Amino acid sequence: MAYHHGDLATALVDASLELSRDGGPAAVTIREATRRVGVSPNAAYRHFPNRAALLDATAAAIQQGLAAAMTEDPDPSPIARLHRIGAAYVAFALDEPGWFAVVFFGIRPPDPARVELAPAFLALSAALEDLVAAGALPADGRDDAAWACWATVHGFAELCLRGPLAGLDRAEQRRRGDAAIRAVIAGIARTGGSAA
Amino acid sequence: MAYHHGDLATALVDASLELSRDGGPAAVTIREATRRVGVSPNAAYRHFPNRAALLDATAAAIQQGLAAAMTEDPDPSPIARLHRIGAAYVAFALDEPGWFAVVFFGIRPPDPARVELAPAFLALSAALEDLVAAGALPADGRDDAAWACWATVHGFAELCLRGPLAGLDRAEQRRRGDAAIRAVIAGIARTGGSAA
DNA sequence: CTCCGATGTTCACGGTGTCCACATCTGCTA
DNA sequence: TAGCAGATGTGGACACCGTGAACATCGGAG
Repeated sequence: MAYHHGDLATALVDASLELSRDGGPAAVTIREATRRVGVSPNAAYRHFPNRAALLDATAAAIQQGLAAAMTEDPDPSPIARLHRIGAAYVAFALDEPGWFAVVFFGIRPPDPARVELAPAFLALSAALEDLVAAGALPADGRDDAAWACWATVHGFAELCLRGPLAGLDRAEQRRRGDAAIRAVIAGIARTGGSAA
Repeated sequence: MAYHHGDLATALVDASLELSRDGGPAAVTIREATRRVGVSPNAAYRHFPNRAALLDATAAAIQQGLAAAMTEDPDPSPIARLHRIGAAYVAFALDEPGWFAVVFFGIRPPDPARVELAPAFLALSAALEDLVAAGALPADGRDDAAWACWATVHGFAELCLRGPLAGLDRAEQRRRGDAAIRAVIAGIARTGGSAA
C-alpha cells in the first residue's frame, strides 16, 4: 500500500476531474495530478501514454456523468422532449464550463463511431425519431435535423461561455437559449424535406 | 535599424498570424514569434504585457480580415443574404480553422460592447432588420433571432472542426451546414413572436 | 524460494512564460 | 550642438511544464 497505489489510473482521473472543473483542460497537468495523488510525475506514464490520454479518460468520465442528467426526460411530447434535451445540454455547459471544455476541446481524434454512441446523441436521435413517427418531420431529413439541433445548442453554449453572451446573467442566457432552441425545432419540422 | 526594429508590435502580430494559421492559438508562442522576427523573447514585453495580449491583437487582426469577406453580399433578398452570411461564417471557420480558433478561443475578457461592433454581427443585424421590414419577422424577436442564427452557424463550425462532423469531407459538411442554416432561418421567422 | 513483470522513483533534457538588471538608441530640450 | 531621459532591445535567471531512460521495489507465478 505504501509503494503501490492500488488504482492510480482512476485516482489520476479523479484528480483531473477536480482540476478541470475550474480551469478546464488547461488546468489538467500531469505534474499537478500526480502531486495531488501523492505520486511522482512519471508514475502517470505507467497508465497513460501522455497527457492527452489522461484528458481523454477524463472526458469519458465526464460524459458518463452527463448521460445520467440527460436521460431523465419522462416528457411524452417529442417537441417538449427535444426542447428539454437541448436545454439540458446548454445547462450542463453553463453549470460546468470546465468539464464542458474538456469534453469538447480535450485534444482528441474525432472518432465518429464513438460519438454516435454518446448518450446525448442517442437521446436526440430518439426524440427526432418520435417526431418522424408523429409525421412532423420527413424521415430523410432526420439526420440533418439532428446536426442542426446539436449545432444550435452547442453554439449557443459557446456564445455564452467564450462569446458575446458571456456577460449576461444566467436567467437572460436561459431565456435566449430557449428562444434559440425553439427556433431550430420550429425550423427543422418545416425545412426537413427541402434538404435534397 | 539594427538595434531598433521600427515596428516590432505589428511584426509580432504578423508572425503570430503565420503561426496560428496552422496550429491555432497554441502555436502562438512568445519565443517562436520573437524568433521569427529575429529578436530576443523579452523584446515582446515592450509591446505586449503578456502572451494573452499578443493573442488578443492577433484575434483583432483576423477579425478585420474576416470583415472584408463578410460584407461582400450584393444579394437583394433578406433570406438569401442571411443564408450567405451564415455560409460565409462557416466557410471561414472551415477554411481557416487556426484563425477561427484564435478569434474564439484566444483567452480574452468578454467585452460585449466591442463584439456588438464586430462586422459579422453588423451584417447579420442588417439582414435581420430587412427581414423585419419585409414583415417576415416581428421587431421584438430580432435580437433573439440574431443569437439563434449565430449560435447555429458557430456551433456547426465547431462540430465540423472539433466535433463529430470532423471526419466528413468538405462537400458533405457544406451540405449539412446549408441544411442547418436553412432550418434556423425558417425557425426564426416562425417563432420570433412567441419569445416573450 | 526465486524470478519476472507491473508499478513507482530519480535524474535529465528541452521547451515555455515572465521578471530583473543592463545596454543601446532616438528624440527633445537647453 | 550637447546632453539627458525615455523607449526599446538584450542576457540571464527562475519556475513551471511534458516526457524519455535507467533504476528500485513490490507482488504473484513457477
